[in-house]
Amino acid sequence: MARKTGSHADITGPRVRAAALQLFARHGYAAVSMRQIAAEVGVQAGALYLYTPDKQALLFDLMRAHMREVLDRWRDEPKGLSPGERLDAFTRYHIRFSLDRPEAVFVSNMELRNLTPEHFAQIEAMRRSYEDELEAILVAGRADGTFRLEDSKLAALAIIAMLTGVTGWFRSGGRLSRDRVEQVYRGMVRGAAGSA
Amino acid sequence: MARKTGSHADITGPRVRAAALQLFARHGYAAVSMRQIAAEVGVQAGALYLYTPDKQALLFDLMRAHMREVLDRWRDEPKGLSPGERLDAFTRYHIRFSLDRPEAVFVSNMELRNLTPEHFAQIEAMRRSYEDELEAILVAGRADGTFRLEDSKLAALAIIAMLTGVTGWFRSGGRLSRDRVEQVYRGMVRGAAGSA
DNA sequence: CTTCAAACTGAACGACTGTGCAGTTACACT
DNA sequence: AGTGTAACTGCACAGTCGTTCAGTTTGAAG
Repeated sequence: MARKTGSHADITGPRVRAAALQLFARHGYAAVSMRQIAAEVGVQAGALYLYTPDKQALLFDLMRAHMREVLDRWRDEPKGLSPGERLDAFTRYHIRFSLDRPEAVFVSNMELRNLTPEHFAQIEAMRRSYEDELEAILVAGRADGTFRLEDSKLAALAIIAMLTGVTGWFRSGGRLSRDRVEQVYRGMVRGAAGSA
Repeated sequence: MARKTGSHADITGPRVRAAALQLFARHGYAAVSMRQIAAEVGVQAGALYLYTPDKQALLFDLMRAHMREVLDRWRDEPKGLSPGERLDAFTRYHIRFSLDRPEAVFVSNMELRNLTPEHFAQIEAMRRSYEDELEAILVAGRADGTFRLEDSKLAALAIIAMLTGVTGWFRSGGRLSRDRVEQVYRGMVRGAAGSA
């Protein structure tokens, strides 16, 4: 049961990553066995090692891919010119991105402690550089008087924590639409930044 | 090696809970074995079962005790009369409480998915009642014009997420003192609530 | 000194863990 | 039809898991 049409389309590799992501998100990295992942893909456990050197690499690849996408897509985002507009764009971007990939966000936030020290350092660096993106907006806005805040590093961390929390309770089809959630958070983030 | 002075002071039970809390916080519930906990206490694995029926109950007891303390101590807290003062009190309380018990906060936030459905429902109910405490403040403040916010339920969740994030980065002896952190967050929380 | 129960050990249980590997299957290409 | 090779199975290994329990140690009470 190998090889699909058109040369050798790698279809199982992505399926392994998708299954691992879903299971890690639902039960946690440590609580998921390679055999469970394999069963989800419809394959025996040994076959997973054609696509990953080990379980740890599976987690790391998932998290690295997610963080890369977070950073890359933010760079591609059209940005407003004023700090206020840029903050709004950040809010909207973070919420949309998080709601589009709830499992990846969840895993990336929860499984940091299950990375080896080397892997942790790499993910942590990407995470920090994302925080720096927001902090730069806050610093610019404080400089030109748009924001009134006491500590821009703290504010960046607080705002990201607030935004990431959305994935914890949002249910599509629930009381609030995505647009409404974005709108409400835009107001709260502006408020937290001391924007007029 | 049993029995200390003064009748039969139960000293090992608390030590088991303390060790479990620390290890669960550091490595995660699923990644910690009963043998590791036992080693930390200085006892063989089997002896743990004198103090807990099983591993799951150990986690649940830890989380229930934490949530009970969160709720009880908040009820004992002297509260201001105005919604603004009450919001400030909540901010200060949540940060102080979290920084005093970082491991318990961490475990209570991270290990929800490792609870059995019955245990999860109980913890979730306590968590919701804590959120309701904050929401009541926000509703009152919106009614009397102190706060300007679009959705008080969302605001409660957002503010709690923001405050709980503190435990993720705060290091005592770091750049900021506790008092300073409380002060900065007071301003951001007020801002997020749309307070003048 | 004897009695008794609580505290604890040490070994065992069946099940499960991540990982390796010899052998099998199935398809693309000649 | 034959060949090569990527994909995959099925079993094995050496550990570890949570949990149980018969037996030992302990220290206080009588």
